[in-house]
Amino acid sequence: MSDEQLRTYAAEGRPHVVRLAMPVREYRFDDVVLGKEVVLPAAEAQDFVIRKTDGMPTYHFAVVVDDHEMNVTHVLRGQEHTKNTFLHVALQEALGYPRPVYGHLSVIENIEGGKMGKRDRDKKVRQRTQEVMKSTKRSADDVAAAAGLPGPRVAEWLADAKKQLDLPEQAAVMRVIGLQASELPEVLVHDFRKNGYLPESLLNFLALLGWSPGGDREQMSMDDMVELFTLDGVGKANAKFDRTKLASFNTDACAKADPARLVAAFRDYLSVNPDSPLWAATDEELAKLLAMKKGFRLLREVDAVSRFLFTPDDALAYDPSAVEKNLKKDGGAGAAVLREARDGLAAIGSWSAASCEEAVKGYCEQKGLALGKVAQPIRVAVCGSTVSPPIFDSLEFLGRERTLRRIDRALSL
RNA sequence: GCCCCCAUCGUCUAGUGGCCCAGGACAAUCGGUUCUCAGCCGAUGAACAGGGGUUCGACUCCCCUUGGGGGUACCA
Repeated sequence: MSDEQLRTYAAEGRPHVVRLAMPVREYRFDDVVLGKEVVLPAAEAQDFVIRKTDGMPTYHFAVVVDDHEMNVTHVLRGQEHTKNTFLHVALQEALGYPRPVYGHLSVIENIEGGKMGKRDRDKKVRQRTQEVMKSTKRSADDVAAAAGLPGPRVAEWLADAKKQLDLPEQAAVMRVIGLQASELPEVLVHDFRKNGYLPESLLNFLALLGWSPGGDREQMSMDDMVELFTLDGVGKANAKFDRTKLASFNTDACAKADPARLVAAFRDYLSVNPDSPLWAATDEELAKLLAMKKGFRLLREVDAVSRFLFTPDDALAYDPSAVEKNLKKDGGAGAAVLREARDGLAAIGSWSAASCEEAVKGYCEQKGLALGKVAQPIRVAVCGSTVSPPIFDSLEFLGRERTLRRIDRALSL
């Protein structure tokens, strides 16, 4: 383009970009992760945009300037950036900047070996929808109608794995098929937080994807990792994100954490789960719940299994199948046991887990019953389900009055 | 299509020529413990992608094949 042409275009105010005139030659840099030099042949060196038509700098221009301004010495980033690094190197040379150390990390994939992302959540919703449709013999139109969505939209989504629902649509479908948000695969850090993972377990687990301190070492604190980290411990192969192993890390971390740390973590969990009735709990109560349910994997489990303690007695929901199996079956055998056990509990002098246990075990012995035969009816009466923290701890927490009120209510079902 | 990278149990990995008929962790299977769910304890099975070299000796070095991933933007 001639100078004259340039002046004319500028005078006309033509929209334009700014490119770096990249010197045509071979570029190379050392990659500390690959442990070798990466080369861009001269034939592939091309001018590239550094300022967009709208006047904004491109990412390439911005990172190079920003990293330099921030005195960044090491750039460790995903391998999708490997080619970009040549552009950044050229820019640094043009600007007279020193070159930082570069390393390109492998990618973390989902457990199926695909790209980990929000699509994974959509996929789970689709899978579950198809299962539910099959088992309840419902059509795509039925689901769409129940969710208040256009039939063709849902049908299209079900048929084409490339299509995704937007968030409100997803929520509507999940409501219809009874899928909880907590059942979706976590992707964002927020998802993990909301499901009750400790940040330290997530960090520890993540650090081990693509890096190893060597030997058999796995459990590490942040300080340990800072001390142990070396560039040559970084691997070159992609890693798959295995949530089961993460959950195991979390179980261990929670088991080892001191009570104050756990209470703080639980508070943080509750701060992103405002619908939980445990909001009303004091720190002392939270500490008790955590201790009762020790061995838990996620804080969400402690929440879920403790909610009955924070529900008004007359609002407690009873699981029909639990009631049937533990109270009504065999002509109300469970209910009969419950009635007698209730009298034993009512007669306790000083209410505590220990005294409740003594009373119930005494009754078992007297009747020649296994503890389970008595504990389960009590559990169902007091918790509404067959799953709860240890029953005597639960009774202590609930107190005599509420315990007896719930038993009476269950007996009247 | 073209360019680049990678390759040990199902998964994360240890292993840098003999210490390895390959170690740990999660998961799995089986058994034990317990008032439920968890958890915990014990045991078991499970891999060097395939083929060529190099070497006295290859999981470790080289080549090919296969498989996987990434890139090919006025997105970051």
